[in-house]
Amino acid sequence: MDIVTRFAPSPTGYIHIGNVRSAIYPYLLARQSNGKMILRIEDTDRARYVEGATELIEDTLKWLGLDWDEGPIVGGPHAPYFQSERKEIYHEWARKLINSGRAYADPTPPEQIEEYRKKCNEEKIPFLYRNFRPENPPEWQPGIPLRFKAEPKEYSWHDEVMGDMHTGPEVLDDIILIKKDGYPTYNFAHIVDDAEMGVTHVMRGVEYLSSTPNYLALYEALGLSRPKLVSLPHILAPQGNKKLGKRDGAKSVTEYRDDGVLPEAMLNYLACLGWNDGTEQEIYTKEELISHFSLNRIQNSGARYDETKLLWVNGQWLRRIFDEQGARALYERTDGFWPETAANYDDEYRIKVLSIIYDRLKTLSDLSSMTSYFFSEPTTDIDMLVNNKFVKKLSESELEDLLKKTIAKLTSLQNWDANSLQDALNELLTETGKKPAELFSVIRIAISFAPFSPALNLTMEVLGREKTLARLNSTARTI
RNA sequence: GGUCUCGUAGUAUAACGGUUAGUACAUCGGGUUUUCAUCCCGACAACGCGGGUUCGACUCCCGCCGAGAUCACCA
Repeated sequence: MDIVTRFAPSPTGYIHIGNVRSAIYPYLLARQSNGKMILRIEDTDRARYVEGATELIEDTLKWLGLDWDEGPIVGGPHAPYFQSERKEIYHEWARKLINSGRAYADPTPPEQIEEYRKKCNEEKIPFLYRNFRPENPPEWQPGIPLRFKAEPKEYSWHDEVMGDMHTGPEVLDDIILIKKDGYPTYNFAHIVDDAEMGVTHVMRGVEYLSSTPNYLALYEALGLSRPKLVSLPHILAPQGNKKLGKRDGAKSVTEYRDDGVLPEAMLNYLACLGWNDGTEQEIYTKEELISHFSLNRIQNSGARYDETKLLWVNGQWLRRIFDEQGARALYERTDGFWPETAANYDDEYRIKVLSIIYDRLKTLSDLSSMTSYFFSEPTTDIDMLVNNKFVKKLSESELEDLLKKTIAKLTSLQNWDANSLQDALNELLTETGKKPAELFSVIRIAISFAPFSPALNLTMEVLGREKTLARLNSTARTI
């Protein structure tokens, strides 16, 4: 049997890190078996519908590299993939249930239902709608909700993550199938769609675990075989024990993209939050995730979201891309992250800058603040120089002397390359008798006026003879 | 309240009857000719509690405690 999975979000806003995992796992499972991944938009709640949310969802999935075989944009044999366009299909299935006596139109006004509920609460008995079924339900017609007629019985099933499950009859109730506006509820629509689309593995958050018996009853009444059920534990907010949601400030996935997180890192981190392959590997490519993934190693308790670790994974990926695919490959990811003044320089120069700074980056957005002095003249800040903890030890005349000697040495330097520069620096060290910390700090700050920078010789090499000397001279004059 | 789920260091996890309870992030300390970072080395730090079963339990069973989910014409 070929595996068919789906990601079925509601277009109610952006996808945040608390809920992408229910797209990642189905994707991995489908890809590792040459199966299919379906994207289905569950937009039956017109009140919560948000304009543009579908595009946001598609955008997020594409960025993460999670492509789908059927769904919006790509189409497929089970189109349409928007539930709002599948009304007729749900109604057809609903009529089957009516005909078999397993669904009834319910004209009971909401206030009445509320009263039943209140009464049960007061009497401290569980509220089950099936105890309040209307006596002579009318024929089903637009404007009247359609309810399932539940049969109280026990259910047992296997959840691929949670294990063997069992519930008593008290959890089965007459759930709404079709709302009065004619649209189906999630409870009904997803069952019909999954069946029509041939979904073999239903993967979703654990919050659906409690309603599973009702779904099982529906499969039964519709004569459908059960798909494999996979409950995914929640991702927890950094504080507290609640699942991570927008209220906890859960950022959208694409916000991380804009903050300079690589999709590889995001996918890697999220996939490994609540899943591991049993080895001690931390960094996985998408291909590795696909081949190593397995349902039975999904954790069955919630996992806390830890942005620090995400950033660490991102750092690993930044270096990995540079080291394995080359400077150019990493450079191609840096669009939009450079300081504005970098626009005046060519790719070649920017690649050089990237090559000496990349291992200091946590995210690509660090690029902007960490490289500005390569693209524009830094503001001369003598205080920064003299207050430096190493430079502080030098007298004013020593400082002046060091700068002069450095300028003289570098001016006479024949080849302006990293090795020659390092040799020159070493010579200066022995000639002046200063400690590296003292001499190098002076030079480093004089040419960058930045809190930190790459190795001195590399910085000077990239900056070039002209600029390096100009900055040294300018600093020397200002003292 | 009913039903269901979960419980190893601060965090994510490994170990599935026998280990000094492993790894990673974080934290702290040290090393690599400046800084920041990388990289390397080291330290701190955990089986929720109580009963069983067993020669032996983080691992199996029971109870308790703690945490969460769900009880919508939302998904």
